[in-house]
Amino acid sequence: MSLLSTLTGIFEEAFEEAGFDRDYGIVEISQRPDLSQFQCNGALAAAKPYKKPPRSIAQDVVSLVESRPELDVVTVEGPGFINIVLSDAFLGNHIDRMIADPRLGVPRVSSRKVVVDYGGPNIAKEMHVGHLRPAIIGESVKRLLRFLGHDVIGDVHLGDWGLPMGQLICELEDRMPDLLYFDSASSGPYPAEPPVTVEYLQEIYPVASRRFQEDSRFVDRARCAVVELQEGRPGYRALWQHFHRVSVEAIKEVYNRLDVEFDLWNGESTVNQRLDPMVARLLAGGIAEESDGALIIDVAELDDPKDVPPFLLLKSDGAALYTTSDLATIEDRISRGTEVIIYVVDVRQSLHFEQLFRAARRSGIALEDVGLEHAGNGTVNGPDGKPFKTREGGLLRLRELIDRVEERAEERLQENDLAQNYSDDERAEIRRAVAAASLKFGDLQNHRTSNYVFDIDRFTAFEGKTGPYLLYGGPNYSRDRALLRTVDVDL
RNA sequence: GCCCCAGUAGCUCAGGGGAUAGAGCACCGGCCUCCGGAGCCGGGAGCGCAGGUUCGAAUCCUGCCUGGGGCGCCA
Repeated sequence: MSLLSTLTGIFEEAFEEAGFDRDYGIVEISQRPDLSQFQCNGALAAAKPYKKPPRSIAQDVVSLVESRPELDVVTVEGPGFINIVLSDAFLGNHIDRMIADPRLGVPRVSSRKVVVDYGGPNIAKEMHVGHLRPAIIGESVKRLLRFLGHDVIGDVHLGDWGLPMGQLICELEDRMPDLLYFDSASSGPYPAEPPVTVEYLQEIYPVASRRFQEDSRFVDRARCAVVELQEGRPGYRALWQHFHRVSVEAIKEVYNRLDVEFDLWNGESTVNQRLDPMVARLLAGGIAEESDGALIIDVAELDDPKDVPPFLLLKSDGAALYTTSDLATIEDRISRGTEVIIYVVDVRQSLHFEQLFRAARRSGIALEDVGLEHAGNGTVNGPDGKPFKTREGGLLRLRELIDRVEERAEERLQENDLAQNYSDDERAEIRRAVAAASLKFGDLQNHRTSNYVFDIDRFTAFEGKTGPYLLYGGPNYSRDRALLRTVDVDL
């Protein structure tokens, strides 16, 4: 039980006993630490509905609580503020209990089964700055919910399906036509070793998507390849497995540098088998309808203050979209007992999630007792205030960003003459930890939904409100440990 | 055109009905002959504009200005 909830309980009772609604008993941390530790402003709010002077209400409440052992001084001040100072005995007791509790007094809530979806990297594509905030925020949300006692699964949810996969297959076929994977007569077995590195995939990916823009024959081939992949053509499946494996390895490497871990490495491909039956059912149930050749779900509500465009379920060429897979993913997660799904995804996609959630409700895929939430995040911006771009105009690669922060962390360590007498391995780990702390603290310091300017010098500073300072001096973590070491005390 | 988010100190940001609007950085002035100073104490300076609601507005409402973002076959 926290101090605030204990105190609020006391004042709720008092308000009720004095003849007022108990909701006026909310106690908060004092805004005037020179006057008190806590305060309750309920008397001011109650004055109007009860047509009584606020000071008199406050006085009534105070007279009911002032003899409580938890409280030392309770006074009415100003227009009707109730100022509260705790008794030393109560405060000391409370602190003793916190210290004795490995959870520091944080209560465990009733557990719900939660999926946090906070990854979103694409196969064969380099991760970029856009993946930073979801990773940091999502990981934090996951750990917090877990600490509170929920049953939480972190799902990276890869972009590992759809047209880009067809593009890649065809591009590779043109480059390496002799590979067994492209022999339509073959059904394996195929080599265990991947025919390409992730670097090679990342190189040909943009080439393939450019060709897709320009060459209609390539478009047809890519579409055809996707269909065959979905239908399970052995060579393509084997090739896709390789793409998947080498990509996941590279992606994990980046997340590891940030201490971000996923329980599930699912993706769009995970729900591949659910797509057709789901669409058929939605069509049969009259939920989905045709519009301009495409399949949509009307998600507008009568009392909508704004236009909510329909949820596009299938393109006019009949192909599935990210929307299809997102909806099927909700179905899949719920079928596994998920009670809450939290998406930590760029806030710019909020309309998509609004539509998605409505479609899920309307179709009965998610009933009201399932929580669906888009915890949208803002963007990481460059010095110009716009989403971080490289000189070439592309988004800055995430590994490059982390590299830069680690380099800066190394400089900081040298500037401050720190960690000099460690082995190379330990030093590298210190550098990594300092860099990760810089990035995470710099990010989490900002509101989740607002954009922020990435300032490497500020984030890596060893003084001020920064990650490195938190590691060292904030709650004096490593410094305290060093001190205790010198006096030979075990932690 | 419609919708969403933001505009607070020189800078980056908190605070989202209550008392004197906070932090970090930067700037100025102090503090150590035991601890890791990556520190501590103090100082100046601010709520985009105009109305409204309220005993009380940075906070709620309306309008406007400025910036960013979004608006069915991309994710």
